[in-house]
Amino acid sequence: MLKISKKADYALMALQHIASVQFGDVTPGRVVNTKEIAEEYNIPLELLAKVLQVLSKTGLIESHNGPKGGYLLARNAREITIAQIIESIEGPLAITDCSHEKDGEFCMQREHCNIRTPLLKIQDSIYQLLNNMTLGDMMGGTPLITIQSPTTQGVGR
Amino acid sequence: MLKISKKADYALMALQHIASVQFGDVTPGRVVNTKEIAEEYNIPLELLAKVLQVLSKTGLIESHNGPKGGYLLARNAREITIAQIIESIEGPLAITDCSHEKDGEFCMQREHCNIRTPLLKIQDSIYQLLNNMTLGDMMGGTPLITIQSPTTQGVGR
DNA sequence: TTGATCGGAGATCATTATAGTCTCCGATCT
DNA sequence: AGATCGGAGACTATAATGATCTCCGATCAA
Repeated sequence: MLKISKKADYALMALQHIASVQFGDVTPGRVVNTKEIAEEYNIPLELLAKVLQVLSKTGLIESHNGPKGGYLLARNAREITIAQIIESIEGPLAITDCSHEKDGEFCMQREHCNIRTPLLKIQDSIYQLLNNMTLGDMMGGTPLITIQSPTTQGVGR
Repeated sequence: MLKISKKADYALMALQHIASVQFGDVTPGRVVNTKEIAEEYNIPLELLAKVLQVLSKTGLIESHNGPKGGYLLARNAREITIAQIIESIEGPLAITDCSHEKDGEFCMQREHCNIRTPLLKIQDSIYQLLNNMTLGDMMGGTPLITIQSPTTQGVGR
């Protein structure tokens, strides 16, 4: 149902956290390690580790080894788009299988397929949507995140 | 990876086919049976049958029993949106698990979740996208999707 | 009125994708 | 030297999906 994977969710949480630590926090510039994030958001440590490793390989964050090691954003939060984050984890955005067909693969419906073109256009629109929103947008600037005031109804709205 | 299920794909193909038969075809007004669609697009007959049954229950198409039976669009192709079709098959659009949380379910990250709000906005944008395109748009060679103006700030519109 | 043709519905199986775990390694700081 | 970090691979479990099978009731036409 057009769902984003948990891994991608975790990636978004982690990057948001790293970004918020790196700027406007108590100790700006500090590196963030996996354990800290995992505990803060109740994410399985080893799974989160995998996710961060991928983000590092993709070049969204920088890793630092050894004690006091951890991760840093590789570039400004406004230059990291949601599309980049999701695609780092899940691979190229593809709402349908035939989106990025390689030679050899073949869709049984391809011959008389009547929906390929419109679907590709939808996909492109979704991509633009995700690529126009940045990690920066997700954070402080706009009132995207409603800080939990004590009076706020429910747990996390 | 934000993928649409095969069932939803089949639903789109089938509806497009039914619509194209119902209008501007050789025999307008004719009902279309499952077998015809399955053969035309190489879709497993019984799976397609399931899909069409769901579409019928959802009210997107009308079914007619017996010999010479089959399906008809329940309303004009311009009044059937892609969102309606996909949601008929896959249930409510939810890019993340906590989108439509019922009481009892609970997300481990919910307490300190920092991405819920922006994700819900993205989801809403995608929904609007899918709900603004109709089956009618998918047919004619007409311009399918009005690309969102680049000036619209990522989230929200 | 009977039988072939259609959709309706349920259970079932296979396959794949996802989520999560375990173990070992190498780097680095103190 | 040793504790703390990330890097990497194999591995398991579970859920979602795709697909199949079987039986039923409705309906039309011969």
